[in-house]
Amino acid sequence: MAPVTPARRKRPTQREVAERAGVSQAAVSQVLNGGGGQVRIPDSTRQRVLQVMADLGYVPNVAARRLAGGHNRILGVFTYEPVFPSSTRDFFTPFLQGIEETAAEQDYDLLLHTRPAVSGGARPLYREGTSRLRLADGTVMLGQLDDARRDDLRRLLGEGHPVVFIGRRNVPGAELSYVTADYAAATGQGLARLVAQGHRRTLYLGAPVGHESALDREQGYREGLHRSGSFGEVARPTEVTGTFVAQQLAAGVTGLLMENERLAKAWIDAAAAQGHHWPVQYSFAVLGDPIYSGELPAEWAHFRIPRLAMGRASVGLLTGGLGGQPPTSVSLPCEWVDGRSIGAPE
Amino acid sequence: MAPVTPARRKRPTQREVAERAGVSQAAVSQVLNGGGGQVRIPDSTRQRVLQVMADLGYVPNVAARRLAGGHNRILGVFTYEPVFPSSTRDFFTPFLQGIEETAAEQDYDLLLHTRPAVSGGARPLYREGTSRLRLADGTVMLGQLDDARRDDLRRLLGEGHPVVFIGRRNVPGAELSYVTADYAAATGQGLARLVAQGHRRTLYLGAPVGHESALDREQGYREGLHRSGSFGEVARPTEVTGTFVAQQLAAGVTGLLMENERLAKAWIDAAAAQGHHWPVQYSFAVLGDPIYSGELPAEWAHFRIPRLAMGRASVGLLTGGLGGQPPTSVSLPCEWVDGRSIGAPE
DNA sequence: TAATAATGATAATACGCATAATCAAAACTC
DNA sequence: GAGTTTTGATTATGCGTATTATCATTATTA
Repeated sequence: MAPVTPARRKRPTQREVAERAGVSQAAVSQVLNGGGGQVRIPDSTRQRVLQVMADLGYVPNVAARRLAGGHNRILGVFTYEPVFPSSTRDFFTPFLQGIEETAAEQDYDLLLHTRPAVSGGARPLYREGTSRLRLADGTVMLGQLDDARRDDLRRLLGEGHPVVFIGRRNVPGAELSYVTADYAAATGQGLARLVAQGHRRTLYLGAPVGHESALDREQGYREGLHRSGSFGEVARPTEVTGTFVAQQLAAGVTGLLMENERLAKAWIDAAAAQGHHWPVQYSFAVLGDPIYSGELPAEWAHFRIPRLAMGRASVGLLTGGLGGQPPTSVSLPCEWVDGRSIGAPE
Repeated sequence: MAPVTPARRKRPTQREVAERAGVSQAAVSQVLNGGGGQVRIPDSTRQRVLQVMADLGYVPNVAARRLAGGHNRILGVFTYEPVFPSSTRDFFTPFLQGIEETAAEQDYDLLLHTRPAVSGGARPLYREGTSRLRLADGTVMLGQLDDARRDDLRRLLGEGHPVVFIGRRNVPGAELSYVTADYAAATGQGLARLVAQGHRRTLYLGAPVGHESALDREQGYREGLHRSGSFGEVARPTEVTGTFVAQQLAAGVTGLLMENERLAKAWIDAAAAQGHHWPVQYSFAVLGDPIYSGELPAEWAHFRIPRLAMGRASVGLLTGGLGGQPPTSVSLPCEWVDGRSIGAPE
């Protein structure tokens, strides 16, 4: 059977353009890349070469150009979970959106490192684990970092691969660039609002395992307590039980800062079962955007993590640091959203 | 200030691996690329080389590999719009999800080709078009195809770059692989439902500009008319005006098939303004998933495009055809969703 | 008019890898 | 033990481009 495509035409090269234009290949390259070096091309020659390029339909070979240029203009994106969310409004999407926008502006493509759902055992070593990341000029990472991953990352950094993490991450033995949000300041703001409304005793309600960003919030809370001279405590119960809530209410807690909306829901339900409702008997705010659910009820006070901006900043940090600068980090402000869930105590 | 990272080391090359392992660069290449040629590497040597690669964290240079004619286990994803959706426009997400899943299973990474938000007029020639796609082993494409893009694509195909389009696309002068859904059959099903309810006169309401998938629907409609022997017409008005709706209703139209939900909304509003409401005075169905809005009202009859499966199939087609087989195409069935919007005519 | 500077190029090379061609040594055949 | 095959590699080359070093010619200066 005859091939359908008409005898695959090889694409024209600079050499062919050069021949047709009666110049050298180097001259053609110069026409393309402007007068960076000490090579000068007069306008007449330039025009002639451009004309031949148009006639031949010349398009540079990206691979060759990248090979000669030393880097790929590819940024890796490594998430510990699939990138494209099944639920429409996913927590990670805004980060990725910011990454994509900025990469596009700076003319980088994104290499999405996919993770097989089930690890298939016997892969050649050179394709496994961290090493594949080095295909890219640098890598943006998102997600939780357990101990094994921390080791991988340390090695990668040790090899000199540029990495920027979204969210503050602590990797002992290595210096890591990251983009974070100022959770401490935002949490302090939340506390300040409670105090301004007259709440005398507050509670910071957190998840049992505190990752870096949770610790930032907690620290902001403690600093805020100190600044305002008000009284409050941090609790990280394994479960938000009725007993726990009863105890806190009995102790006089009227204002709450909750690490995420799941904790908030648990508290609200347990409190309601005991006849306590917001915003009358207590006030509260959520310390961030919804993680587990699609959206927060409109009346809940909370702060917004600048996810889009964080994504953008991560790429900026990465491309800026590609020259070999030492790791830097950036902290962006959160936006506070007031809501009916904060009022004056009874 | 002393650099924090240990003096960024350049990425190791095959030559360096070769030196450390006491073999030639060619031998290293052979270890990577299996025993294709007449070069034989015994297992002892192979293991030694692999070990050195692991020690050094060697990773092949994508560009060099492409230039020399090798493969990268990278699939390109080219969309004509940003990939990561703002919350409303998530029509594409299921496709991408399927692509990601399948790529991960088959151990490919994805190269997301980013597009600058605003094309800056005077871009150098070599940045334009589709030239950068060639770093990947093959490319999945999504989105509308205007004439200029069609030319780009034709050239790319002529050069032998494997491409699979999501959605049927017609590129004169080239054979293109694509994954489509059986819009014709699904539309025929919709018509059959209307006819079964007793509708004697139906209308196919389409957008003015019909792309391939719209034409498929239209054809399915016409075939269905012929099969059922019922009467109906195709209309592609510039705008769904009150006059237009009044005319159709006066002509006795009681069943409608609408190309998308925007048309449906326009019709419903205009009809309501004239005192006509569904499902009493007319019935309708939407021919596909919501494109412009997030979700379709639950009672609207419509069919579902198997977007996840289409994404999956596109990668299958691509990796299957990477050996150089001729282009193939796949058509997947849609799923019909009944709803209250189809009833018996008055 | 000889010396110097500016102009307009070209030749040579490197980038990292795949692959064809080649070759030395070891193992086998008769 | 001379020829033949097999094994285990190496050397050489090309992919298409960017860039540096180099050079011939023309214009300018002293």
